[in-house]
Amino acid sequence: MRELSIGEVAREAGVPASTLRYYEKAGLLPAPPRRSGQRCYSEAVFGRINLIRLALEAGFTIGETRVFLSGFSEQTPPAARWRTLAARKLEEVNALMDRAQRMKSLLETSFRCRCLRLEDCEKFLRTAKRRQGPSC
Amino acid sequence: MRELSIGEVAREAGVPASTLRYYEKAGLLPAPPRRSGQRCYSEAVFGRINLIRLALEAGFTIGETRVFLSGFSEQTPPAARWRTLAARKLEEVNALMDRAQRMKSLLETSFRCRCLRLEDCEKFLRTAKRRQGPSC
DNA sequence: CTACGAGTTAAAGTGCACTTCAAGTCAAGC
DNA sequence: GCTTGACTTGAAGTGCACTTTAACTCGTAG
Repeated sequence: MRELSIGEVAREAGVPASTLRYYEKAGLLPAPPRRSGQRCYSEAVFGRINLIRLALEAGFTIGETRVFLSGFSEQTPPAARWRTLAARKLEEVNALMDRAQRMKSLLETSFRCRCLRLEDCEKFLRTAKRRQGPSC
Repeated sequence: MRELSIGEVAREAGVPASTLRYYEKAGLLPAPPRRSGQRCYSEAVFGRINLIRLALEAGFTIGETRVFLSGFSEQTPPAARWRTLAARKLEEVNALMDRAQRMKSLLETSFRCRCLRLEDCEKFLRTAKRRQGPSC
């Protein structure tokens, strides 16, 4: 299996080397073996990095992502913690999608609608908040 | 129309007074008239606050939200800027929803699936990234 | 008159996710 | 042997969205 320096991993993964070191200190990336002091990664690191990016981009914090990852890698003890977190996060993700959907409606409506007075669009907003379509 | 102190607005809107002052300095809330130095809001402020919260919760920055609001309140000059921003933001919101959807699948799958080795879930992930359902 | 609560300001502090910096180590090429 | 480039570390800096603090001003109640 190919051995990679931090610079190579950074280039191929599109993540700055400083970020990889940061993830390692934060406990998201396992510390790889060192060759004369320098990190020596295997290709398996890319899967881990994708997992981390996916979680972070979906709104997980660093700490949550750590638990998230440990939920996969350690079978026995933190599984309960992971499940709790996952359930909570699932709700948050749902809320996030709701908000994003409202924002999307708002943006799309704002292209279509003629109302230039804020007052009118507040009415729209109140409607949007009650989870209806546009009526602007 | 009712006149409200910052404390009353804060209580009713569920937003700290410090945040209202912050929004004012940031140009999101218009500076209300003062009565012996103190801010004297009309009820119209609640619509504005809802608009701001909606935008921020959907992932707009303060600066973007400022443009967003000006897109509604000023008819003529910043409309183009607003449209540009809205189009870009619409893409971002779509990306956000995609990511949230992937995360949601990931979370839901993690409840169902038996794979405790990270390797397997990386495979799932690669699948998820290519916008398919779970196969874990 | 004094005390009180609610407001005012500018400035400093907070938490997160990084990024940048300074000073040093190491292997390879000339 | 010396330089170069990529790496190492801990510590400090950055940007965002607030929050907290300190010192102050008001109007009202006792």
